[in-house]
Amino acid sequence: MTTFRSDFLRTLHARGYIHQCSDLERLDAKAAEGPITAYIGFDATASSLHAGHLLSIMMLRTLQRTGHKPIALMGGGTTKIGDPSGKDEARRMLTDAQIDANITSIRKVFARFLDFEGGAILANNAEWLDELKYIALLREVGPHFTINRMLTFDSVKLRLEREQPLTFLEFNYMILQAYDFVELNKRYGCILQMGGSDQWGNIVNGMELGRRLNGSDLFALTTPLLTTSSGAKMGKTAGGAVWLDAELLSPYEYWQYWRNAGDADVERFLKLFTELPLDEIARLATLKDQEINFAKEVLATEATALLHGRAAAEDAKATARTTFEEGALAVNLPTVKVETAQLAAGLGVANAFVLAGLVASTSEARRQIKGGGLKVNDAAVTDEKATLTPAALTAEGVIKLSLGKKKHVLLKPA
RNA sequence: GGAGGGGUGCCCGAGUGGUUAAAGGGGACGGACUGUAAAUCCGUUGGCUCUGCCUACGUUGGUUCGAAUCCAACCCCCUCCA
Repeated sequence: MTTFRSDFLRTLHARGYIHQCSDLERLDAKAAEGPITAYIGFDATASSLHAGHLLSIMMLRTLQRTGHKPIALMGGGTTKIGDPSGKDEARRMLTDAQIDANITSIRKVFARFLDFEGGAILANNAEWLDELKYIALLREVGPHFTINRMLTFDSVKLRLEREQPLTFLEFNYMILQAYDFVELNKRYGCILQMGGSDQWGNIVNGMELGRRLNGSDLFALTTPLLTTSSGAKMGKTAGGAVWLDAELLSPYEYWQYWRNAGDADVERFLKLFTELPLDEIARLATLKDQEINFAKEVLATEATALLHGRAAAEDAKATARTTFEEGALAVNLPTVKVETAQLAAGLGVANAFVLAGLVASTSEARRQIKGGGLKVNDAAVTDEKATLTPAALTAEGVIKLSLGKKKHVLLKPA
């Protein structure tokens, strides 16, 4: 089936978001008839979402833009359990306070992508999960799950096959996630749960629980598990995760992440992570060799604009241009402050790079110096004992530290 | 509760008394080549006040000139039996 009546599914399909759906045809019919409500659940295990979540977020955004109602469900309750999917070990337990803090922080990201004034909903499953009575839950939900079946789900099966322990705590995760779907259906008339393909089993459980409990007609829709063409999971990079929070990853660094996409990923990423019209993407996709760099720039700028705003995206682009194309010093590069006194006294190069956050330790700095990986004001550091003094300040009043060709930080006396 | 197997660096995994900060692989980072790509090749991959010192092979103690390697107790995991 390739022709859709609803804008929603037509868009998702055309841009490559759809992996599996429980019933595309009927879902399409529903979405064509009128607004539907759909949700995606997000863990609250870290203080920010990262690029790996972006696909889901974009899907909710598309949902709203095509006239429907998105619910971003924060897993305030389920995070206390820990999803065993795809992991060999149980997550460490987070305290309630940590989870709450994470949720508060994550909420800000959603505000960038969804219009809460315009009907989008931010829910937290702690609202209902925290209140559950054990016996009551067992009696209501328990009869609808057979252990036989639960053991066949990948999240469980893989653990057992690999002879890794699966605790009873984690074993309950799928039940609670299923319960969420039913609860959201009851509260908001939500009929569709979306998520990554690894969530398929969990989502289907929710559908079935809804049908058995209330005869609800629910749907499941998953996105492909996104990896880069080189096989790495999305959202990981040198320094760690590609955070969607400017405090953790500056707009410039975020821009760089997209700018460094592999050739083979550009078209796919443009479709998934920007809102450029498909014909324009098709045009960009014909660019080859050096010219494809232009497409990467567009990708980076558009993706950054969605998250951090157009102005920040343009700034990032300008900074990248002066840095990489002109080889000049761009004042907007990430900046770290040094105490004037410290600089006046002479700051060891190794320590300076640690301070700038470019290397993790002075030992690593020393190693990088041996390998020719560190530069001060674009000149390779050759003496690991060298010190930086105010004499190293450029006309702009900063010292430019570089690790490799791509990572630059300005040291600024303050 | 009984019998056996196992816990090693970011991950996997070798090592069963000394030259072991610990083979090999993966990943990651850096260099060369390029297009801020991919592939390939090379190097690096515990920390520090770095020709030396400190910390490290589940935990704690012991044997020894010397232990990841031997002994004891404890903790955790797996398999079989009860």
